[in-house]
Amino acid sequence: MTRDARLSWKEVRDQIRAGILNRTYAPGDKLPRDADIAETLGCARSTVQRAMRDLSDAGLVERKRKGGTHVRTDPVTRATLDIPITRREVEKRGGVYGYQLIDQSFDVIPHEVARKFEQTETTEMMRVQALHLADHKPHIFEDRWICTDTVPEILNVDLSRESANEWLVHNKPYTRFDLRFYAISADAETAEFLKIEHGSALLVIERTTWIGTAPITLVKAYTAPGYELLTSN
Amino acid sequence: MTRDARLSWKEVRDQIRAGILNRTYAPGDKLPRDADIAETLGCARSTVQRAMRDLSDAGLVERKRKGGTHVRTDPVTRATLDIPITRREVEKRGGVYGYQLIDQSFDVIPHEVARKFEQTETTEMMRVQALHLADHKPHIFEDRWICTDTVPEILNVDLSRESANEWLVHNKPYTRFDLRFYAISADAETAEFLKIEHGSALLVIERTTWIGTAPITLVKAYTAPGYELLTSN
DNA sequence: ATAAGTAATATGTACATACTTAATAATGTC
DNA sequence: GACATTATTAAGTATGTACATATTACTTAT
Repeated sequence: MTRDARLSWKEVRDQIRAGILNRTYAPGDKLPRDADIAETLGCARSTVQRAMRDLSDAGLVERKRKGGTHVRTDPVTRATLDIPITRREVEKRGGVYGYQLIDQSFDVIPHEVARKFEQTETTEMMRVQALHLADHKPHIFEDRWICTDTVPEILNVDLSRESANEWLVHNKPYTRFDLRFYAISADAETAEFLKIEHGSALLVIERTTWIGTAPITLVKAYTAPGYELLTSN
Repeated sequence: MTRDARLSWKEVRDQIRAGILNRTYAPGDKLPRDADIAETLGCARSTVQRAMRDLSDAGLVERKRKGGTHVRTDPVTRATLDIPITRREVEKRGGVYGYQLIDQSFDVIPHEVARKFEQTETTEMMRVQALHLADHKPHIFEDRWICTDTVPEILNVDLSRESANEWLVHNKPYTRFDLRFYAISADAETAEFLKIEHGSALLVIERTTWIGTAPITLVKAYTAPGYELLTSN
C-alpha cells in the first residue's frame, strides 16, 4: 500500500475521506470504530483518532461517544475566515494606512445594540465613528459602541490618534465574539464619509465582542465598494 | 491549584491563554518550550502540545520547529463559517424550500471565470441560472458555470428538477474550494429574478470548487436583500 | 568574508497503554 | 406501560517513549 512502514494520520484521514467520497461510506452511514479502522490499516488508534478529529473539524463526519462516527448527511462548506485589524490588512497589500476620528460621544444604546450585546437593558455607552484609509482614500467607515463599564480605560485613550479597534485588540482581548456579514445600500451619511455615491452597495462586517458575559464593543464596519472578504483556505 | 491531580489540555490551554491575555507573555514574546511548560504544570508534554495546537489553530500563537512558540503580534479574528446547501438552510429555519431552473446553456467562459478556475485558457462550459425560493419568495439567485470536462455526468441530470448545487454536493465532492463575499447593486436582470428593486444592495457568495486541479464549478449566489451570513461560533 | 556543510534543538508525529466520560442499551421496579 | 437504575460501549483524554523533521546556529572549506 504505502511505502512507509507506518502511515501518518494524514494518510489515514485521506483514506477515510476517499471512502466517504466514493460512497463506500454514504451520507448517514456509520463508520467502523476507531479501533477497528486502526487494526485494518495497521496503525495505532490514536492515529485514527487524530485523522477523525480532522474530518470532524472539517464537517465531514460527526462523532459521538458510544454513538460512533457517522458521515454527515447535510454536507456543509466549512471555511475559516481571518479578519485582521484594518491597518495590517492595508499594509499587507502594500498600501498606506490612514485613520481619522470622525465623532466620539456618549449615548444610550439603541435596543438593537442591547439585543446584540445580549443585554436586557439599555445603558449609556461610548459611540465612536471613524474612518480607515487605504492610500489616502476611504476604505472602511466604522460605527462603534464601546461599553465603558467593561472597558473604563478607554476613557483615557486619545481616539483621534489611535483607532479604537487597535487599542481594544491590544489591550482588551475578548473571550467571545459574534460575526455577521450583510449588504446594505449606503445612506447619505455613510456615502459622504466614504466619498461614494448615495445608494452604493456596501459589504458590512459586524462584530460583537465580550469578556465572559460583559459586553466590550459592537462595531459595524462599512467597507468601501469593491471590498471582498476571502477565505483563508 | 486545580483540584484534580492531572490537568486536562483545556486547563493547560486556558492557563497559557490567560498568561497571554494578562501580558505575562506579550505579543511577539517567545513562550517556554512545551517540555518546560509540561514540567512547570506537572503534566505530559503531549498534553501541552494538544493545548498549543488549539491556541495555534485559534490564531493566538505561532509555532515553528526549533523556532519555538511565539505570541502572534497581529491578532486576527478567526471565525468558522458553515455554508449549508440552500435547501437545508431554508428548511432548518422552518421555511418551505423551492427551486426553479431559469436557463441552461453552453458557452465559452469569460476570462474572469477562467482566472478564478486558475485556468490559462477559456473553454466551453455549461452555464446554469436558477432561483432558490424560501416560502415561495425568491431567496437566492445563482449564476453557475460547470466544467463538463470534469463532470460529464451532469449532462444526464435534469436540472429543472434537481438543483445543480445539490446534485454536485451529493455526487461530486470537491477536494478544494475558494470562497469570497462581496456586495453589489442588483442589475436589471438579477433584480427581476429576485423581484426586488433595481439597484438594491445584495450580498454575493462566490464559490469555486475543484477536484485536485480540475475545475468543477463556479457559482455566484446573489442573496435576497436582508440576507445575513453568521459565524458558527 | 561568503558559501556550503554539520550539529543542535523545539515542535511534530506515532505508538502502547490506561483510564474517563457521555450516550446508549439493558434491566429492573412501580 | 412508564420510569428510574445499571451496564456497556466507543469516543475522549492523559502519559511516556521513541523517532522525524524543519530551522536555527555553528563550523569548516573556499
